[in-house]
Amino acid sequence: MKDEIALKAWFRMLSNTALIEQELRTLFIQKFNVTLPQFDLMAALHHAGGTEKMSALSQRMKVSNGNITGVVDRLERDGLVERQAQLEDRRVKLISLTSLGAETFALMASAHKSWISEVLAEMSAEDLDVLYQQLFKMSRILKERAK
Amino acid sequence: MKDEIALKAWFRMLSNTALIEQELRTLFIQKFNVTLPQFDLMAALHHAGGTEKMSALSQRMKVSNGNITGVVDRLERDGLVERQAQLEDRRVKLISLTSLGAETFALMASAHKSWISEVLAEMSAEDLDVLYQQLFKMSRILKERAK
DNA sequence: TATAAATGTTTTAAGTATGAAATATATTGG
DNA sequence: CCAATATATTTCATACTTAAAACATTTATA
Repeated sequence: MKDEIALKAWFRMLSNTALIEQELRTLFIQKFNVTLPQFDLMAALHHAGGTEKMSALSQRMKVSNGNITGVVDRLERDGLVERQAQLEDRRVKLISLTSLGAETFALMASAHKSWISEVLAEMSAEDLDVLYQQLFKMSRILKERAK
Repeated sequence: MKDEIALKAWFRMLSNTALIEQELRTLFIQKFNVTLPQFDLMAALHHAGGTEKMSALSQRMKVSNGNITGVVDRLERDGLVERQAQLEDRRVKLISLTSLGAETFALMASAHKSWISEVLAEMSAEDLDVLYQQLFKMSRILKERAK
């Protein structure tokens, strides 16, 4: 019945996601010495147009604000991002990619994209499209619930 | 093109999974005071028929052996599982659910199932089935790569 | 304008995760 | 038998994660 298939689909989604994340993690560490959360944060900065406040990163990435502090600390230590004070509001820290960070992110994003498409190459374009449609429906439902 | 849709499907899958995990985590903590990894470990024990070695849990759950030690430590502290020595091989620790652990797991598994089906109730049985089929195809590909 | 409330960030405590080193025990080839 | 090797678990260092508390600063209001 429907409950069973929902549960099975959830378990599949969960384990597929974990497997892909696992492989991506080792790829990123080995090739770039950057962790997955660090990459995610750089991606969030990139999508924001280069600069974001800590709190905006926290919301965009849907992780706690305390978490952002630590990830930014390590990225800053490694010279990939920098914190700047905001003059108008001295509580705010503006985070941006350094030039090294931007370069590194570009390489990683491209490696990420080709790795994913290589992995999913065995699925047909139709299958991927069908999959995407269903995942999109699911995300609409989840977003609706979150309100 | 195909690369784009693969990447989009991956991002959707990732964010849907994260959202559901997030909600499940708070549900489990609030109702049972058990974390998601702790529930996963209890589920692994349940599926193993009640008892497993540490190393078998590590493989089944695809996490590091060091990790299992810590999760078992906390479950043991809370009286949900127990460690027993194996007489034939004194290196081995056999982990099993206590009666409290088995009871708790049963309640959690049922709450888990009804929560998931409630969340996905808005998708039709056909959509769920289509989704499951595609996720299953993907998991075959991933399993094949892992060899 | 004090001060209370709100906002932005960091810190803290507890738990999770990895990979590598350490420890304990078992197995095996010389 | 016994030294090398393999296996099972734990410990360690580092990083990530949350929620809640602490801190700093700004905004709103009595």
